[in-house]
Amino acid sequence: MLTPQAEDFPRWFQDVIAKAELADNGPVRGTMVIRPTGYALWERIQAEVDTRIKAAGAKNAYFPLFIPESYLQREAEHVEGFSPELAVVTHGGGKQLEEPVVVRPTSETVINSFFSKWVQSHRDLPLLVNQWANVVRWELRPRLFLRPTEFLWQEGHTAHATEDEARAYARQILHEVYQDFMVNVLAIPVVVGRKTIRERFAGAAHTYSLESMTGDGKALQMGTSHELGQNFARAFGINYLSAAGVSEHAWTTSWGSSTRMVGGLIMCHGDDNGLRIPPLLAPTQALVMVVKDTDIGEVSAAAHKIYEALAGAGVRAELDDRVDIQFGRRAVDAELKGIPVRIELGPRDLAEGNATLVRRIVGNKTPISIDGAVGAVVNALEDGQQALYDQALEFRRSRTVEVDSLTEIAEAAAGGWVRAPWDSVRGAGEVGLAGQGVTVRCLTREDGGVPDSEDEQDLVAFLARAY
RNA sequence: CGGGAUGUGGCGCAGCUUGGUAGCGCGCUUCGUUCGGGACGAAGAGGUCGCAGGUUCAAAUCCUGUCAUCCCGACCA
Repeated sequence: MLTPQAEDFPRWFQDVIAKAELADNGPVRGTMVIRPTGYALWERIQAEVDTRIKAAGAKNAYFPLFIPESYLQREAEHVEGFSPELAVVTHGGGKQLEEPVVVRPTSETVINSFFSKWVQSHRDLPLLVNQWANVVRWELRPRLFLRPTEFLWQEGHTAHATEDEARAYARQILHEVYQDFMVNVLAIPVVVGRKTIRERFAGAAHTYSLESMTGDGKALQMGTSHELGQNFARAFGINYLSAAGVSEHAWTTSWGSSTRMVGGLIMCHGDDNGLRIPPLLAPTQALVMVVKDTDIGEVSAAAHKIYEALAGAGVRAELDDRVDIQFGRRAVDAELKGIPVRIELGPRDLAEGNATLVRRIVGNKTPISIDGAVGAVVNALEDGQQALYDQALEFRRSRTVEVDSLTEIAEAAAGGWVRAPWDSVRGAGEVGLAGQGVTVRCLTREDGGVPDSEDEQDLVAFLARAY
């Protein structure tokens, strides 16, 4: 039942989540409750992403949850894109509001309206802001973690003096924040590319995205970065006086990544025994387990020493000395939660000066010396990180096919991804395929580079069914 | 909104066709035996069967209405 086959994948996905106590459906359709185990994952994601955002120079800030409805309407494409999925508040304090407010589906409109006050001079630019917040999109069909009604994310918003600067920054975030985090920490291979005009963000001039493959061969957008051109600057009046004394519209960007990444992680790395968390992300990297103990507690004492040595070496370690709980139960629990490495210690091991190293990711058990425990754990963590990435990459390769002609694409995309010449699908082909549930996920150059426009020659289109 | 299904102890379900006053597994409590991969035995706690009407001596079961949830599709990070 837990096998991730295409036809029963959503069931498998939810079973794993339920068993690992990550989340439940909430009291409102499509919302979610994230239990502590799952939230710890999100906190680690936040920490890693936040570090990279700050390295890119953006600073954190916070803006209001409620947005006056009229703000949304200032950017024509933006309203059109979002109005079907807005949650609108019409009453407050027992009275009907003069103007309804919407619960933010994204914050371009509020943040850019503040930007218009904060930006006066070219010396105020670039303005680089990020916010960690919840947003609400009243989707017709919610999916746990992948498309819930309410989700947590970071959204970055920036204003620049020139288009070149805005483009460079949107791409810097794309590669140095998102791609770097997803590949090197989440161990998820992503295709980084450009959205087609049909698929781009409502109100954007250029949208870039990172796409991962899920265990059933579908595509999942893991993050996006947009160049908003001068669309929002014009709509919200973000103007500055240039060095030459001329009033100019700023060029803005926005970019986001969300709790969807938790879902992407589960669907990329999960196996029949539950989750497999990449070591660099794992809230608990190594669990030291006391299998059983003697009357004088020598096993617990030895386990505690190992735990301290691990912690001292910078490993995120935890000690489980609850010998009153069945060993099997604790072991299975650790597996479901995807803890990358366990060190099991009992009287038998201790008598031989040994411990048992259990690798969750590659799935084996080996005896190690207690003295060498730290080194063995560190190696196992490194190996596990690499193994997860390699497995995911190999899986994606095995489920991606090259197709030249439009007519074969829909069938080829049934079980995975399709790489096809953009020229063969653009126009009517893209529309027709979308009608069959297959969309162009993104466009890349032949060498994998991110195109500046969809009119470049010889672009490659990645097509798939998507969540 | 279209198609399909389901609402019964905390969780997962059976019972409904053929009405007779609710049962199983997991979990929970207590005791004992276990304990190196989700143990076993015994004894317990826990449900006005989604809601509202109706039929009947009698409704989880039949009828009508209603609400909710889930799955597939349209919309989407």
